Amino acid sequence: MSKFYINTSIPYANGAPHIGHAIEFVYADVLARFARQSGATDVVFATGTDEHGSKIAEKALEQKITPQELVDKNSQAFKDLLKQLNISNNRFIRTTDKGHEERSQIIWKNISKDIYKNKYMGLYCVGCEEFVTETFAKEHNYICPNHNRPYDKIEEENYFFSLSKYTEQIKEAINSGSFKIIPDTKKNEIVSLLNEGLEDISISRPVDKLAWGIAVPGDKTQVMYVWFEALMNYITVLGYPEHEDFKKYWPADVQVIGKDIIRFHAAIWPGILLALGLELPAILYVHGFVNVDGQKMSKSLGNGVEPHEIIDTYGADAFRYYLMRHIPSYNDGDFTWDKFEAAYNNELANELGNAVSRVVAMVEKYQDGIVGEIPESEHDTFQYRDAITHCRFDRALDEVWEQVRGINQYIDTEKPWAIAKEGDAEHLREVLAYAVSCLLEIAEMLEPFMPETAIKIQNCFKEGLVAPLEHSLFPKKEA
RNA sequence: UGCGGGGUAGAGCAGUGGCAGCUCGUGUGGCUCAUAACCACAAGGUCGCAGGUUCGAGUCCUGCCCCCGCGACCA
Repeated sequence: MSKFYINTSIPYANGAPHIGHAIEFVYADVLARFARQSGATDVVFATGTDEHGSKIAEKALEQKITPQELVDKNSQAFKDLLKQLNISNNRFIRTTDKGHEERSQIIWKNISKDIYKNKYMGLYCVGCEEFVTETFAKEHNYICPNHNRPYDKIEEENYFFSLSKYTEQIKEAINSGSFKIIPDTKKNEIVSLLNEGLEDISISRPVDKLAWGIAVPGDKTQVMYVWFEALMNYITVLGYPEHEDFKKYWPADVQVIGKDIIRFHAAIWPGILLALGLELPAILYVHGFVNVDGQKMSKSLGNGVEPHEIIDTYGADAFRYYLMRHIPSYNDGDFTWDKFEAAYNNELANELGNAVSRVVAMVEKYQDGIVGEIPESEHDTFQYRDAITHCRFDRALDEVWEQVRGINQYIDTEKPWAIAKEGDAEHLREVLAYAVSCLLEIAEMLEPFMPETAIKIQNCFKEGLVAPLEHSLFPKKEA
């Protein structure tokens, strides 16, 4: 029937995955699962790792291994995380894949009309081995604050991409909504950047300064700037230019990225696509950062929380739930163990888990486990669906929880235990069957967010019979 | 300094002109099917500050204060 193509950004493989990577995977997974549930039959959900560049070269040197060994190790760690989180991606691209390297060289050639060679003049500190901006240097009187020595003026020859000429087209695509940036606050940031006009960008490095990259076609002295080539993964993974998947799936329906890389995805990447004569993605969803204990995650602060620590204790679904409901979908959020445990105990164990278990218990106790005919649920799910369409995952779950609470209220109002005492079996059956239908509807809405939980709930009430849970859905943990 | 975002109950947030709301936490009451869970009610806010527009302002305008991003050839 219909196709759906979604990407996450591809994490830079210079270290281990953290919560920030986890949330991005889950965002995309919710959208992919929701698309499948809504009737998309052909879904490509791609993620991967970005593996070239100076940071990786340096890190490898530090650890006395080759860059390839380093990225092999780190890329695997991201694959492991995807599995732990139950992410339903069906592609995983590495920028060191041969296919990607060859295809990005084809892309380079195909946009060569917009590529020119130019001298780059920069202020360089030998101590830092780094270029600094004019403004930064000026602030420090042209003396490196780290090494207390004057910056050298260094001239380097690079290739440049004529990004500036695409400013208007990109602006037009954003303003017309054909390239939609969610949320609006992020869209506004980009529009104001575009209003100032984009500058051409350097897209290569001399190979004698940095060898760990993809060769520029026809010039052995240069490799592609890592970002330039990494962005191309979104079409090389589909087999640009000749593969039928590319023709079928491009443009992307959604690209999911973090707020730190918005410029690359809302300015440079559209520029590349326009130069190639390709359509822009339909939606760019920009999520915020996950802080830990109110502070930016940082190794030096030692406040990092490893995703697997959470998953090992509480399961993937609980973690997915926390990320999707308690990290604001349009903003930065905070992970703390206190908040996570509160959400787990109150919302998952007490409200949802207990709702399932009290319904199961009553059907067993009063009706020998027989539910009978289950009515169609008639709740209006428009708000829920609308929220997901707009990437308001937090609100979508609020909607689901309205119904979870609704069940608990319904049970308290109807008092099935009292009906049982009165002996009105048919009325009792209707009340419990209705509660079951609500739970099944909740399970369906939960599927994109908590796939395992959804299945567990559905398995309880298959075929009009109750299949008792071996364990509680969310066993309560002592704090 | 330039651009952008934000400052609403103890905490986290919603609310773009019409009696200040939600969740958690707190207190009181109810229920007993259930994971000591669930349900109801209540307390708690001079909506950053100062002016202005308006019959009426978290909501619009002006000025100011504070916090956070971006303005990097670090991905």
